[in-house]
Amino acid sequence: MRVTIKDIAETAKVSPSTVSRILTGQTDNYASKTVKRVCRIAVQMGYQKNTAAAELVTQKSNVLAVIVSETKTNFSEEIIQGIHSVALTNRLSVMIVYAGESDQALQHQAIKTVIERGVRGILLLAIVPGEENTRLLRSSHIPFIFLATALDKKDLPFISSNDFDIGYQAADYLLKLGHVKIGFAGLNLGTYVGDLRLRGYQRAFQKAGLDWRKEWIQSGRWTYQDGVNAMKGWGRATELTAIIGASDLAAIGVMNTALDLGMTVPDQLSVLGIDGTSLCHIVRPELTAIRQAFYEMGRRGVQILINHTSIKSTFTSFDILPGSSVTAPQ
Amino acid sequence: MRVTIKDIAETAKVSPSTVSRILTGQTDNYASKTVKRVCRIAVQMGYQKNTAAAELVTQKSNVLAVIVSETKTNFSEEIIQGIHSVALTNRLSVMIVYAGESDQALQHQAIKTVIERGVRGILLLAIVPGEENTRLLRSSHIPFIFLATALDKKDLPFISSNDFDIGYQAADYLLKLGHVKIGFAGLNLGTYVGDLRLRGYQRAFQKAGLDWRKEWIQSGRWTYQDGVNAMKGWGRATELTAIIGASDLAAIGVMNTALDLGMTVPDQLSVLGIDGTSLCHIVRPELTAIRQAFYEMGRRGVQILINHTSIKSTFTSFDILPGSSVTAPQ
DNA sequence: TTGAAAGCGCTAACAG
DNA sequence: CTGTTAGCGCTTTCAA
Repeated sequence: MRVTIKDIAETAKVSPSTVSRILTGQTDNYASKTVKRVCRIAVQMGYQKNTAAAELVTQKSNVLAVIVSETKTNFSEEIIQGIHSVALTNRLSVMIVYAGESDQALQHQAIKTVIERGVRGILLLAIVPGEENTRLLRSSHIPFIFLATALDKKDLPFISSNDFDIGYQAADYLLKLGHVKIGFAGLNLGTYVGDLRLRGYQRAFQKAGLDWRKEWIQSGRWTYQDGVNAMKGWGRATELTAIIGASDLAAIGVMNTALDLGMTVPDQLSVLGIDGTSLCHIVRPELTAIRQAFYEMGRRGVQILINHTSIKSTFTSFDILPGSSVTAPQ
Repeated sequence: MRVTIKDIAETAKVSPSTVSRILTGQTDNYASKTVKRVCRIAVQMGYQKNTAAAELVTQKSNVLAVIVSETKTNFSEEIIQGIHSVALTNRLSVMIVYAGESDQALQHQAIKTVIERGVRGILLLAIVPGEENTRLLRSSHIPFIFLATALDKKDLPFISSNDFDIGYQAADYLLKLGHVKIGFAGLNLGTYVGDLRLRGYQRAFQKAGLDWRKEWIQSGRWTYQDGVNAMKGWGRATELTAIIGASDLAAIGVMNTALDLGMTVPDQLSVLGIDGTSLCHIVRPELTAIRQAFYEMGRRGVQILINHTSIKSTFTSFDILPGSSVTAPQ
C-alpha cells in the first residue's frame, strides 16, 4: 500500500489536515519546525500524492487534453510543443489521445475518455467533428478549442490560419513572379479547409485577370503520395511552370517526382509548399513554403483555455519560408 | 454540477449500486427492463462517469504514461503509434508527458507527475535516467520500461535494438561492398548507446582485418546539424568513400552537405542512415538505412507492462531499408 | 497554530 | 434481483 497523508500524520503526531495544508504549500501560519518535520517525514516515507483523490475533492484538474488526428500530419509536433511550453509554466500536465481524423466512433471514444477524466481543457488538433461529438463536447462544459483547422460551424471556436488567404497568397506569390500556369496538388476538396484554399487561389487569378484550368487542380488528402500522383498525372511535358503543394509533404512529393522525371527544380518547375515545417530544410532543393504559425497556435490555444475569457476563433499569421524551390519562370 | 450516479438512481428509483453495476456492464442478474431504464435515463441526463472517483476506489488506473525525450528524435512518433495500437485493444488510454533527455529536474517532474496519477505503467522513450530518478521509479512500484535506448544499469529493463550489432552491421554492410574508408557521423560518444555503436563499427573493421582512423569518427548528438558539421569537416577532398550517419537525420545532413559541396551520392560517396524512418523516402537520393523496429518496440513495451510476467530487457530486430544512397566504391 | 469532521463520486462486500 | 453500508485519500470549512 502506498503511504498516505494519514500515515504521515501519525508518525508526525499531527492531524491529516495539517499534513495536507503543509504539503500543498499553505505553510503561512504553521510553526516552521512543524513544517520542516512534516516535510522531512513525507520524504522519508516516500510519500506520493494521490492525484485522483485530490481532484475528486477539489473538483478540478490540472490536465489539458490534446486530441490528435491519427492522420500523418507532420505539423502536430510543433503545435504540441507550443502547448507544452505554456502548460509547463502553468503547472499543467498534458494528456495526448489519438483519434481518427474523421472516424466518428474513434473520435467519440477519445472525447469521452477525456471528459470522464474531467480535464481542465480540450485541444483538438486537425479534427473535424461530427454532429454528435459536437454535442458531446458542448454538454461537458469543459472549455475546448480546435487547432489547425478552420470549421464552418460558426459557434465552434478554432485557431488556425486563414485558409482563404493562404490559397490567395500562395497563388499571388507565384503570379507576381510571373508564373501564369500554376498547379495545385493534394488539396482535400470537399473539406472546408481545402475548399477555402482553392477559392483563395482562384481569387488571386481573378484579381490578376488570368484564367486557371480545372486540370491544374489535383485533389487528394494532403499526403506525399498525393503529390507524387499529381505530378505523375501532369507528366514531364506539362504546361505548368509552378505548382503549389497543399502541404509540405505533398509539395515534396511533387518535387521528387518532377526530379525523377528528369525535370529541374526550380528552373523548369517551381514548387511551393504549404506549412513550412522542418522538412523544408532537409530536402534538396530546400522547399520554399507558406509557413504557418503552428507553435503559436499551440501556445495561444492553451492561453485561451485557461484564461477565463470567452473562447472565440482567431487566426494566426503566416509568412513565406524562403527556400530554393521557387524562381521566376525561365 | 455534473450528473452523478446518485442522480440517476433517484430518477430511476433504484439504488446507486444498481446504477453503478449496470453502467459498468455487470448486467448479468438484473431485470432487463431495469437495465434498459437505467441506461436510458443515464443518457438522457447526460451522465459522464467520474474517472477520478472510480480510480480512487478501485485503486487502479487504465492510463499508460509515456515519458518522451524532448530531443528532436523523429522516431518517437512510430513508437507511440505502436504503443497506441496495443493500448487501444486493451482499452487503455495513453498520457504523454515531455521531459528533457538528460535534464534530471525536468525528468523528475515528469516521472513524479505520472506516479502521482497512479498510472498503470510507464514507458520511457529515449530517456537516460539519473540515480535519483531511478530510485523514484523503483519506489513507485509501478511497472516501467525504457524504450529505444539500452541502459548499462543491468537492472533497468529496456527494449531496444542491440546497438553493438547495429554498429557492426552498418560497417560490415559497407565493408562487404568494398568500402574500406568509412566515416561515422553524429554519434553521441560518452553515452552507452553511442559507445556501443562505435565498438560494433570497430569490431567489423577488426574482423575484416582493416584499420579505421580516429578522424573518421565525428561525434555529435544524433542531429542533422551534426551530420552537416561532420561532412564540412571532412570536406570535398575526403579520402572517405562511405559514411554512416548515427541517425537518419545525421545521415541526411551528411548527404545534403556532400551534394552542396558538389559531390555525387552514391557514386562518389555512399551514405548509410541508422533508424530507417519515413524521412528516408522523401530525400533524394533515397536514403539507405539500418531500419529499427520502432513500432514493434512500442507494441512490445505495452504488452510486457500489462502482462504480469516479469519485466526484462529484450532486443528488437533490425534490417536494411534499401535506398539509393549506397553503392560499391567506384 | 492546529484538529475534527464531513464529503467529493464511485465501487464492492455483505445482506436480504 | 436489489439495497445498505463503508470507505478509497484527500481537502476544507468550522471550531478550538
